[in-house]
Amino acid sequence: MKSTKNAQVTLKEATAISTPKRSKRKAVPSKAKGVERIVGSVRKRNQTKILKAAEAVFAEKGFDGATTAEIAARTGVPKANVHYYFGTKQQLYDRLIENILEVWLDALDVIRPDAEPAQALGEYIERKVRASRDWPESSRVWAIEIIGGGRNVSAFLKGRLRQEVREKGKVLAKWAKDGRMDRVDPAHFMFLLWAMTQTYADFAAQIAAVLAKDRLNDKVFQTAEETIKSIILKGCGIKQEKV
Amino acid sequence: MKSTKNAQVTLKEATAISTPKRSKRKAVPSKAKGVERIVGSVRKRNQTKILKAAEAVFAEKGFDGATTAEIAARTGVPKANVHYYFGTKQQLYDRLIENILEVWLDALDVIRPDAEPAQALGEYIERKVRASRDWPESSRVWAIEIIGGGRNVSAFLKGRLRQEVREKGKVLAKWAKDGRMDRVDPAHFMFLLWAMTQTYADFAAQIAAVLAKDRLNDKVFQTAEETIKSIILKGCGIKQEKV
DNA sequence: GTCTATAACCTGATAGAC
DNA sequence: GTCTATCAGGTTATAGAC
Repeated sequence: MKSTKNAQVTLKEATAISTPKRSKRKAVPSKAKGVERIVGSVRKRNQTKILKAAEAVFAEKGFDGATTAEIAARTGVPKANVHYYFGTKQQLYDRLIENILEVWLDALDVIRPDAEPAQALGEYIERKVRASRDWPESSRVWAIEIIGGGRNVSAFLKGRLRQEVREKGKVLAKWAKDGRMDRVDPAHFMFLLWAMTQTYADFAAQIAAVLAKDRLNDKVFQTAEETIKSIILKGCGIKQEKV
Repeated sequence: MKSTKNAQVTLKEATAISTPKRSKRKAVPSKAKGVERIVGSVRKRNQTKILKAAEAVFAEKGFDGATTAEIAARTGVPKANVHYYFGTKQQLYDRLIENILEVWLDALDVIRPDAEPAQALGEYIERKVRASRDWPESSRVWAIEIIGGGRNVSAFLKGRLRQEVREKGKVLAKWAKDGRMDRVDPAHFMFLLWAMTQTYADFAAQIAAVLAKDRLNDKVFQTAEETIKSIILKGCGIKQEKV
C-alpha cells in the first residue's frame, strides 16, 4: 500500500464527477475534447470505468476468483486494454485497495477528546453506515481481502490501523475516566462498531433476502443507523446530552 | 441446499471424533481395521480429510478462487480422488455449505418466549462467539458466499432464515411488550448480533493484527463475549435479573 | 477402490499489426 | 494509443491402467 495519491485517478473522486448512469458512449461525439477537459482525458475515463468494473468483480469473486477477462467484458474494452492501463491484475487490485480506506479513516476524525461522546459516536456511526450505503462494493472487496487472511494489507493493519485504534482508544478511555461513558475495552468497542456498520454492505444479500427486498433501500439504512446508535450509546452508558 | 443428513459424513461430527492433531498417518498401521470400525471406514476418513481441506481453501479463496488441485494437495491425495469422492467442485462446496448453519441455527433455540431475556440473549451470544472460536472457517466460507451475492443459498435465505427471524422477532416483541426490554427492530437486532459475533471469525486477521497477536486466543474471545453481552443487554434495556 | 495420464478449456499476459 | 492473435501455463473433469 504505497501512496499513489498524486494526480492519479481514484474511483471515488472520479465517480463523483463523471460516470453518467449507463449511457453507451462508445463513439465519442465530436465535442468530446471539450468534455474531456472537464471530466478528464479519455485515458482517465477508461481507467475509471475499468476501476469501477474491477471493484465489482473483486467484490463478488475475491482476488483469485476474479478474472481480467470479466473485468474487461464489464468495462466493454478488450482484455489487453486492462493490462495496458494497469499492468498486472495484482497492480490493479492494489490500486483499488488503496482507495477503500479513505472514507473509513476520515470518519474516525470525529472521535476527539474535546468532542461530546454522544455527538461524536453518533456522527461516526452515521458516516460508517453512509459509507456502507454509498460504497458497498469497496467494503466487500476489503472484507474478502481480510477473510482471505489480509496478506495484501498486513502492513497497513499492523501499522496505521493499529495506531489509529490505540489513539482513539485513548479518547474512549478519557471519556470513561471523566464519567461520560462506561469503561469498555476500546479496541473491541471499535471492532464491534465496524462489524455493525459494515454488515449492511458486506451481508447486504442476506439482509435483503430476510427483509424480502430486492436490495437495501434508504429506509433500511436509516433503521440500521438508528438501531446501532440507540444500542451503542445506551449500551455504553452515554447520556444523550442533546438528541 | 437439499437435506443430506442421512448417514453421510459431516465435518463437525467427524472432526469431533477423529482428526488427531496433525499426525502423518499416510501408512496406516496393520491394526487399522479395528480403528476404522470405530472412527469410520477409510472412505469416510478420506472424505472427512477432503472436507476439512476444502473448507480451509474455500474459506480463504471463495468458490471461484479455490482449486480442486489445492484441496487435493492439502489433503494429501491425488486430485482425481477428490472428484471420485465428491463429484464436481460445486457438489463438494454445496455439501460444505449445508453443514455450516447447524450450529448457528441450533443457537437460536435459546430465544424462547418463556425464557428470561438476559439469560437467553446472554447464552445466545455465548454460543455464537464460541462458534466463531471453534469453527472460524465455516463462518468464513459462509461470509464469502454471502458477500459474493449468496446465489448458492438464496433459497435458504428467503425461506428458512427469513422464517426464523420472523419467529424470533415475535419473541423479542413480546419481551418488549412485557416491559422486559426496549422496543428495537427485531430483524435489525439480529443482524447486529450476527455481525458482532461473527466478526471474530470473519475478520480475525484484522483483529489479530490490531491486537498485535499471531492469532486470536481464548482470552480475546472471552473479552469479546463480555463486551458484546454488556453492550447488547444494557443497550436494549434488559435488566440483569440474575447475573 | 485408487491414481496416472490426458482431454478440453480457461487465465494472465504480451507481441505486434493497425 | 488500441486491440487482435497467440502463448505458456493452469483448471475441471474423466478415461482407463492398475
